[in-house]
Amino acid sequence: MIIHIFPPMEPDPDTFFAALAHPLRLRALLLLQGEGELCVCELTHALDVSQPMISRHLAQLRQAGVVSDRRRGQWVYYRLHEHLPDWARQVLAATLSGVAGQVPYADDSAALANMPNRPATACCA
Amino acid sequence: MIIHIFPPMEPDPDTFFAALAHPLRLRALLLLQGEGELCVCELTHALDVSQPMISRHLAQLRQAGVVSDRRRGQWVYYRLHEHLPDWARQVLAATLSGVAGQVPYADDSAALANMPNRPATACCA
DNA sequence: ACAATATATATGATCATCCATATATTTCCG
DNA sequence: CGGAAATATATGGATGATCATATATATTGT
Repeated sequence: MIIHIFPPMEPDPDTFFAALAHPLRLRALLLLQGEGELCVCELTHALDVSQPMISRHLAQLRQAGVVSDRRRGQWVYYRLHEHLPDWARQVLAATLSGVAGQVPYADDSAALANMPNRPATACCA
Repeated sequence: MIIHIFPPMEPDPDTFFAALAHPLRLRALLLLQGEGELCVCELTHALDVSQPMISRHLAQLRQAGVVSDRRRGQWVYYRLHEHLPDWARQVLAATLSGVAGQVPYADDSAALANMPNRPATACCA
């Protein structure tokens, strides 16, 4: 009898690239790659989409094993998954360094930086 | 008046990752990354799919600007597009080095190596 | 004519989005 | 303290769009 507590499954290449293949998900992942950790409301603001919409795509990324989440009071923070294989991290790093200055990625970072009432992460995590 | 002869358009990140997001296209691209140049019949054999199917996916990759083709007599050879940006090449290189030993990618390379009557590319290109 | 490759069409499957709603957590106030 | 309101996040269902495959047909080169 095999008990699956929780396989820390890392995504296979198909799953990983399917996760990157949506414009909104790619924008979110490149933000996470640059910022480390962001909550849903920050992503909603930076990407300028409805909260249910980003929540759905984050759920897809979570199910794909690309991101992990942690609850901190009323906020849920997302980050790149700890078990993401090295080649996948290299893919994201190469992409970010290649396109960081272009639209819409640069604007996303700017919108995040300009967000008012941003929940503090650095001070009390 | 703007004349578009043929913009050597390089794929934007969305287009590029959408191209990688299909299992068959990813397998084909990783083969091309490793082999340099392959004709349709070689890809058909290595990936074990019907010719119309691989042809259709190659057409998508061509339209996306990820591969280019050249006709050589009765064969059409595909390769990674010359104008593919550097970050995109890094993405493919990182992926290949990360997954080359796994299924189905290792089997694809083996099937290609075992292909009989393979049209010569090195000698007469 | 034959072999290699490409495209057109049809069909079943999957996906993205929207709206409404559900759950969880904190704050405010009596 | 206790309960309602507010904020943050997640999900279910419906719908329209897109995609993958198969079959058939066309085109190109020897």
